[in-house]
Amino acid sequence: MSQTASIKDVATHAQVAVGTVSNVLNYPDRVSQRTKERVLKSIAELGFVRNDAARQLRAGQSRTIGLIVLDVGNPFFSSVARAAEDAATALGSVVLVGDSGQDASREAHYMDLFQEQRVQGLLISPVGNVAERIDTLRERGVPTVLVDELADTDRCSSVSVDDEEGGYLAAKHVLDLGRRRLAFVGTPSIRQVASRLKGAQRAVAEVSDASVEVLDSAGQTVLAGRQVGNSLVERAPELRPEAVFCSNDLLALGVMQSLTMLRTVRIPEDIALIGYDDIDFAISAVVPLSSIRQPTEALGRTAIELLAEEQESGGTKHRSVVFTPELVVRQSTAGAGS
Amino acid sequence: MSQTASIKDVATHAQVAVGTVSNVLNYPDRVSQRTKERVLKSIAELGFVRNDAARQLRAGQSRTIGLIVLDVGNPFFSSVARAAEDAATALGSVVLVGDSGQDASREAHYMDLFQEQRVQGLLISPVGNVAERIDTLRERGVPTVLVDELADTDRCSSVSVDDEEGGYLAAKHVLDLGRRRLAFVGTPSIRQVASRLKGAQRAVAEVSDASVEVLDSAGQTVLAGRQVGNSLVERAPELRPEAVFCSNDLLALGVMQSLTMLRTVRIPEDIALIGYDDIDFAISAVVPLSSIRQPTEALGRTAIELLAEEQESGGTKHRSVVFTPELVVRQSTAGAGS
DNA sequence: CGTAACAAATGAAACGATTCAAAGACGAGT
DNA sequence: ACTCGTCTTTGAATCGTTTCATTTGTTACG
Repeated sequence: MSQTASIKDVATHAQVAVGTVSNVLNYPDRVSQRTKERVLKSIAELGFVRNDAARQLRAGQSRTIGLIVLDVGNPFFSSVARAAEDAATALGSVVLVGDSGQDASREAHYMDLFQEQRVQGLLISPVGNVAERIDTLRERGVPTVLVDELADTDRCSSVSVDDEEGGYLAAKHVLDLGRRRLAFVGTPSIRQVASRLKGAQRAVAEVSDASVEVLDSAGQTVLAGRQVGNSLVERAPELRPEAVFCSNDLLALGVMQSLTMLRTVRIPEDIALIGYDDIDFAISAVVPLSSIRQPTEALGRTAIELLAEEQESGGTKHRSVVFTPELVVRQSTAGAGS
Repeated sequence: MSQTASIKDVATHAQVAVGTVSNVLNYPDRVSQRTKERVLKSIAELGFVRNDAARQLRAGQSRTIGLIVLDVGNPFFSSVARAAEDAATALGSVVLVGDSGQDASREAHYMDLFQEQRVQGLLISPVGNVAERIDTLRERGVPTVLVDELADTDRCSSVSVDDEEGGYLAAKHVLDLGRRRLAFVGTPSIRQVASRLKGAQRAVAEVSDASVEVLDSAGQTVLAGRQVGNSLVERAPELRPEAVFCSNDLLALGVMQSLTMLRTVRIPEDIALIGYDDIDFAISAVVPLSSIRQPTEALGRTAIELLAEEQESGGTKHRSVVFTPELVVRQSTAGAGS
């Protein structure tokens, strides 16, 4: 069983020094044509493959970037992750994805792991209180970029979306349709959700006779949305809200399923429905779902860019980029009623 | 800016030899209580974190397992990946996930990368012809397990699901409901899809007056399903199939949306609909979708187990595990018509 | 012919952990 | 006092690469 050949084996086989083989791999211009060909031939014959561990050890740093997300199953995060991977690949780096599942201990586990791997930097959607941990990392030369969370700018960089503005846009839109009694569905204990609610309340406050009721859902899933939807259907028609704003699309789709299945409530005629995130599935729902689009692609790409800036500045300069969300109107909030 | 401390710094600080520090970390029993405490104190004070590259270099192998999937966005694969990660974590390993996106060159890229990382083993849902590549890896002591693909047992191990049986189950189910004119939706150029079709055709052949029409879809997505659905709606009612079997749930949901949106076709009364994979969304679709459940959790877990077996046997013994899929009946194929 | 200038190739040192043969410490038994 | 065995600790060697100060080779020019 032939084990993997080392650079030394290649050197012997090609009758050159190890440094020369290394140069062929890293600085081809420094090596003469003839020698290069001979070395490359030996590499092919022996099936030599670089040992990345040795390279990292010498370099003192890996070509790896750690990314910790709240839930890879959530299309929002998988989309951000994909964009970050692409941007990193262009820079010759690799992204390792860790899923904290909103659990602080899992989050800590991945931070330990990434630190042992000597990652170039860390992208993280924090769940626990990671401020101290990030300070430590920065002192050790590992820059961090917060993702989907606004950072204290003298601590680290961040990319996020203006959640309050998003909430405002959604509520304003249904208010503009003439709806007055709104309901907000979500779990405000999550920071992003709380901000969206705050924005919605601001929009409501601008209209004299409008109101918004908060329906705390048990999670952020389709199933949780269905439960809320069922509770709405059970209400007397006059007690139902005229518009429902859900803190994410999964919830909204759940609500939609409850409402449409029972056929007693029409969307958007009786209840206008709007979600958040604009996941791929929103456009192809039974009643195409209006939503607030977040620029996931830009989030992932910018996160990598900010990380590169941090590296260049030696972790001294920090910058926070806040994107503006965008209203996407579809059938679930179509004209009727204005 | 304090850089990361090495094991040597810890040794100096605790006034012991480097070997002793290493023993504290790896063989705590060999070290006396007093020394251990002193070393641990120094580790804490200096904030020492193991350098994994150095460890790997010495060990000659990483604690990493590579996993290459066709599409992480697909719930089937993300579920398998999650299960594999959990199983690997229990064994003290880490799973690196690469997304080939059904592209042979991306697949090759990840194989190169994982080889440089000296992964313990490789789990792969192959897209290109990787047989030779796998042979090379095996020779070099990197065992491979095929995922969702049956392997040649004297080459490597594999975990898969009996796709033909799944196709048979689905078709048999709708035939048992009394439906005779079936349609199969999918892209038979994909191996798994072709097998499912073959199974369906077998079931149809067992019933004298039954037939199955193949509708080649442009992809395996919700959108592709909608297109097929629209084409069905455009047909004269008497030319429509009585049952539609889609090669995955995304397609089925797309078809469902087309059919229900136009309200001219009722599910399941006019057309019974069944998908494949039983993704989380199937149960909460407008009309809850019947499907063929694949044991994703078991696939991921078993893949890791087989990899462990390969490692123990030094890559000599291979084993293929084939799971049996399971019919899940929901409203989209409910009783009517039998 | 001597030498300056440049290009190419060399090979030892370093990265940070683990391993392991050897040395040291200590008590028990004779 | 001496030997033996057990438990602890030591520190040099090792993994495979990159780096860089040197050496070697080649060409050009006075």
